[in-house]
Amino acid sequence: MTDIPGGHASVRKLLTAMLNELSNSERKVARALLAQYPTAGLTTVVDLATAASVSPPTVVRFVTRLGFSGFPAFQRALVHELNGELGSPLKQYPEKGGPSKEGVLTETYQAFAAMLSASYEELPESEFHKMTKLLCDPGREVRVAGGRFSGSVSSYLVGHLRLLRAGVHHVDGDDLDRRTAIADASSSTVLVIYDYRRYTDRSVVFAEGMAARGATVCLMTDNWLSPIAKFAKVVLPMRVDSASPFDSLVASMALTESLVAAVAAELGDAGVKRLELVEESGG
Amino acid sequence: MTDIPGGHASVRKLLTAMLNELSNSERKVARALLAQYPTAGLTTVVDLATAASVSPPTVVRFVTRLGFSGFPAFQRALVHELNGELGSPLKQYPEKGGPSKEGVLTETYQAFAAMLSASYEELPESEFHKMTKLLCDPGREVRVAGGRFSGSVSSYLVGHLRLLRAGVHHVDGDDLDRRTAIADASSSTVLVIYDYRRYTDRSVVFAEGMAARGATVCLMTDNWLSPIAKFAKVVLPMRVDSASPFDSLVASMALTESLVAAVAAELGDAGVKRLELVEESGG
DNA sequence: GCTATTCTGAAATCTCAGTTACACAACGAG
DNA sequence: CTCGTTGTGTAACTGAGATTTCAGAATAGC
Repeated sequence: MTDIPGGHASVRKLLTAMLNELSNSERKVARALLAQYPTAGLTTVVDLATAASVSPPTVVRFVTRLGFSGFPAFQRALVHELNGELGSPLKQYPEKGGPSKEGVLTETYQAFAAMLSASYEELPESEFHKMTKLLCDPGREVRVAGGRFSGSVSSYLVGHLRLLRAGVHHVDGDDLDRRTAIADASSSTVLVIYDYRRYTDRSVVFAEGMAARGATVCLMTDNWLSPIAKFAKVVLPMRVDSASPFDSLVASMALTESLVAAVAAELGDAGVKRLELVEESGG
Repeated sequence: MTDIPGGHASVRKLLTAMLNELSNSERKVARALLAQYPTAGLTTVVDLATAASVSPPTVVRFVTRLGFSGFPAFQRALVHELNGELGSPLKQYPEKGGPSKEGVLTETYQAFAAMLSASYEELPESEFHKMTKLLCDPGREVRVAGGRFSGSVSSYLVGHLRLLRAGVHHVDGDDLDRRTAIADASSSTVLVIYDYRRYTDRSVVFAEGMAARGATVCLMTDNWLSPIAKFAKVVLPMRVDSASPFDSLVASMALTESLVAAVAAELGDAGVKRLELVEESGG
């Protein structure tokens, strides 16, 4: 089989590699192909052209530019590749352990992978479960707060939790907001607070205030532990080391999603029911 | 598509079910097909006939006996089926022998690791660089927008970018906000829009409006590509498959941080200087 | 702002894959 | 042994789909 030009093992790789050497319309074809890979390329030229919103000749030019003698040859390459991949279904991921080229992308990816691995490794599972239980308790009010950057993650948590249960609110950075939150808190309140270095006094003061009112404080923080850990009931540390000048909240984001998944699983039907209710009333 | 007869979801099942109702030569075809499923059926009638050591008409008679209107219809069914199986790559993992009562934590962690690896593997590096260049251009105004959930990530991007360069603003979901953003847009505007399934019309309309004003549209989306891809200059797809009922934005978050890292590296001293300036004036 | 180059799609063309028709071969029944 | 039925391949046909051509559109360069 000399169908595959340049000895490339993967058409997908070939696609991404040549993406910037293609014309605009040809790039559209590449994207359409990558969006539904590889099935989009297994039908006809017309179908692929339609999916990419271009004309059939563009598709033909596209495959020839990739180095194939024509569309049929291109299809044979796809099928050939499919043969290899389907043979070992799990091969797709562990392959070479990720991207291969140098650059920011690779660097950051590797940092993320290592960070995630280490974070989950070190995470005390018992704490995670405690937190899940707290978030699932319908008798408790949940308040969530974050800092300048971690606020994005905390609001993300709220966005999901609200769909699964009642009584979830975000406490913004606003001073008045925070003071009213403290005033409204009681022993049935759960505070989830995201605090990563550099730790801000404001967050500490706020958490302290909530704890003083009897609230159960759950802390999402980094390895070095925010001072809030002193009076937190649950502490979930994640790594934030990064290749860039900024700390990374990818692990925090991941843990947040893990929490949501755990809550969803724990609530089961009840959660699903509420979710459907919210969705359909929204239109 | 009414290509699949009898409501069978799987052609493979159909094959094994009808094996003994076929003639000798037809059974050969079925065997050849099962031996290399489904790729043997994705080429041509002649190829399949050759592989099965029968004549082309026998292959045609074979597929019609299965209930298909012809060979093309049969192929469409195969492709359709392939779409479903390959569509959710993470579905393959839960079958990892034994009950997956392993725990939510490890389950989600594995999903994240796989998702990240695949996402970065598939990411076109050239697109990433194009986007970096755009974000580093001091002559351009940057606008960032997101959806209900992705809004958290988009605001996260803004939080970082603002520290590195001027002219970066978030466009909220508010209608008036978006309309003014469109009015203010020009050919020197860069729009970074986060749009993950399920894609909202509002985001498409907004992006379209910005594009019409000459803005350069950069799209952060999932594998299935938001319709915005049609008129986007740069498209960065990331996987969103998750173990929970919700899609995951961990990969999106990671890519966002990669972008920030790339921009920081590209800007170099200029970025650092601005960063220090912002920090110290803040107190 | 103009020219040169590249890009792109509509229409015409041509090739070949899928299909059909028919004749021969195999097998079983009487 | 002969007839009828079923299965199978050869060869001719048909139409769908891949390809080529060419003119208009977009883009880059000066």
